[in-house]
Amino acid sequence: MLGNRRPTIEPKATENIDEMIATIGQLIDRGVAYESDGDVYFSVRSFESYGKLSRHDLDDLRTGDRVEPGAQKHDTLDFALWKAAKPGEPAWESPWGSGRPGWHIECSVMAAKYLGDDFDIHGGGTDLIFPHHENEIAQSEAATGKRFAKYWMHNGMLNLSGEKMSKSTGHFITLLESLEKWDPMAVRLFYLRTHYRKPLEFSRAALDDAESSLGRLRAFRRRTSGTAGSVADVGVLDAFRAHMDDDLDVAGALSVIFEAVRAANAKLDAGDDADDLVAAVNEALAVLGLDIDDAVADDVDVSDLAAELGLSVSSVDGLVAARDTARADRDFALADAIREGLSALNITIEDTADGARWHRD
RNA sequence: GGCGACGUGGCCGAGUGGCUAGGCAAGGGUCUGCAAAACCCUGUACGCGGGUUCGAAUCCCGCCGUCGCCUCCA
Repeated sequence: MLGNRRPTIEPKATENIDEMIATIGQLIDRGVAYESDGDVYFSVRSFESYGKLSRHDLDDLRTGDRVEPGAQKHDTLDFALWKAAKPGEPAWESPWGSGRPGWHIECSVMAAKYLGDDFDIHGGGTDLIFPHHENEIAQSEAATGKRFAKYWMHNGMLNLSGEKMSKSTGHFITLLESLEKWDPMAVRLFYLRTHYRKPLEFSRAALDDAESSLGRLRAFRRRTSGTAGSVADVGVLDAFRAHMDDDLDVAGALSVIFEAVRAANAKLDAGDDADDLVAAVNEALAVLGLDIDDAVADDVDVSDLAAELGLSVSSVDGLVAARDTARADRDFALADAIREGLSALNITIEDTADGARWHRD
């Protein structure tokens, strides 16, 4: 419904245990990891640039503040690559005995397997910068000797009425629920219009706002749907692309779209041709995955309304046509009755120079 | 306590040394039989206090607030 594409690959940790064991073995061979009583730990201080991503200084970290450090560690900063099995837990056989992989190793191993030792972009929430991403870098780069990810893109947290959405406190709304309440494309626009790195406040008012804003785009699409394909305005597209290339400034890119919409509307109002602007807007919206075409289904039952008005038509189009006739006859009482009746069925009529147009709200 | 991110007009949100995005809402106007849609106009904002500068929302210092992280959770 949101128009998101599926990932090409959705690897599972449990299907990559062998690769993880191999990588852990490699780290031990290189002397940056050690086995201790069935566990295997990564020696953080052996990795020179540790803390670079999260800008942490090792000596500032107050480890063990909240949890007693495990006795098997040589250094409290060290993190687990492999944990000895505990009774009742799923476990796999390894050179260090039965156990399970540590949290971070799965990401390093699967990323390397499917993307290569050195890839372009690694994403994730800001809450994962430390320690997870920091540890991924350490173990990956120590194992391969190559730079892990070229760019890190961390998205901000999603808040609900001032508090972080949290499953454990029941303080959250599911995506599915939001899609029931609002136009899916309005939900998409809501997420799109805030820069990915910033925290985002989920609120009824903000979603309503996005929905109104989307209405402007939908109305524009309705108005220009008959426009034949033509060459897109280069200035608009260049400006749009410049924002997208600037650390994915989607909000800025959206402003380019809205400016083009206003310019195109003004031209159309003046009776001028705006095909190039329309084409540019359409192309930009497609890039953002904003599908603003109205549902075409004309499945609204208008028989009761038609009977009430004494009209022998059976479709919305028929009623709209009857209204046009009434208006031509200056029978505004009937015309308005038709419009109000349709409005009660969530259908809005827009009169244009080329005749009336209607859409479902 | 430490580290980091964020704090922009009524609201939401880009930007980031001079040229005042965009959206929503509001008020006024044009158009319309009335509406809807559209267009035009109006509102001069950057948490607080210092400092640098001809000039700061934008740089520096110090605060305050919100959120995140500081676990062998994923």
